[in-house]
Amino acid sequence: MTSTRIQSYSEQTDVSNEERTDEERAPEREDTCPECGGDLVADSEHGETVCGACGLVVEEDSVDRGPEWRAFDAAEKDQKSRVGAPTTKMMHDKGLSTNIGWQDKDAYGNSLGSRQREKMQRLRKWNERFRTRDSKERNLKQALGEIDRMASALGLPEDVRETASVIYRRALDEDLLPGRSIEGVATASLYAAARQTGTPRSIDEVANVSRIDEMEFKRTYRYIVRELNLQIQPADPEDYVARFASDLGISDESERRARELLRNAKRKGLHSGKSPVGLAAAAIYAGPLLTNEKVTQAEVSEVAQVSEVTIRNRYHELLEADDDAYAAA
DNA sequence: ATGGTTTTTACTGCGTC
DNA sequence: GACGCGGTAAAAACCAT
Repeated sequence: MTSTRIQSYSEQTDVSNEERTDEERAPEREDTCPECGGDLVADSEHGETVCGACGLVVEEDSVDRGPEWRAFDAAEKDQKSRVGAPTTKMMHDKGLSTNIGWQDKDAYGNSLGSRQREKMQRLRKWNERFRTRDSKERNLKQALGEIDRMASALGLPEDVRETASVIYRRALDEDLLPGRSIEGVATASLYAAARQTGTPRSIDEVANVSRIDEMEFKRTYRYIVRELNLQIQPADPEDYVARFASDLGISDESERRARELLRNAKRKGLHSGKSPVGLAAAAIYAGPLLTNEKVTQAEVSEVAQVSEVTIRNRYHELLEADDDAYAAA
């Protein structure tokens, strides 16, 4: 039940996620230059350590600890990066980041002068800005990795992942994450994206590849749909047909019949209120029945993750609707 | 919280191979 | 006797109110 939570931060940067394409190899280490006493800056690009003031190259740390790949924009970086944020509990940085105390006291407990106070105020502000920026970035990276993993486990195409990441970014931008797990929102985003792009996966399927449990997943899904005003129409049963059919190795003819049944049912409004997956499962069972192909309810139930009872109920309705259609014609 | 609807679970009887 | 199938009742899950 307990999974990763995102800490809420009061002060947020107004930098939007999209425009973070700048080079993020900030100076990694600081020391003082033996010549001029200026600050040393690690230039990992060239594997050198140089003095920021006089430019003296100090051949000290020539091992490039950075990644071996290059990225030219944020998206590419997300894609190439093989590392994510470390698994975190409660706080993205495990509380390791710098915190500047709010009391305007020095290390000995003496009050600071007004100049110093002002300075600390500024430092606090910027420290906080960088930290939240960082946290969002890591957050996003981890989420995208998660989305990618689940998407490939579900065999979802690229455009779904992109849609999912867009949804996730929106959730992040609108501060919907505090109090929710990254995995949860990532899972929900993916599920929503899959439905929006007409390649739906059932809740069970998605839940199976997600690290969070089903309850939380559904809760989170409802939440982000509501908060982001996502327009998601009920899944079309027909969208499931192709996948179920191929999973069961059903003939094209049977699959075609299944689709017909569904279209008929839809025209009659038979599908409203019923679960699309159940309908699809029923059709995938009834289709082969009409072409004398053998498929058992148990098999369909297995691949569609729908109970046999539901399949029975639905497919009766489907056939009835079909008869009526023939009678009317 | 509640009530109505849908789905699932569990069990039973029937026919067939 | 195992299997596929149909039906039923009760429980659980879902959804709008």
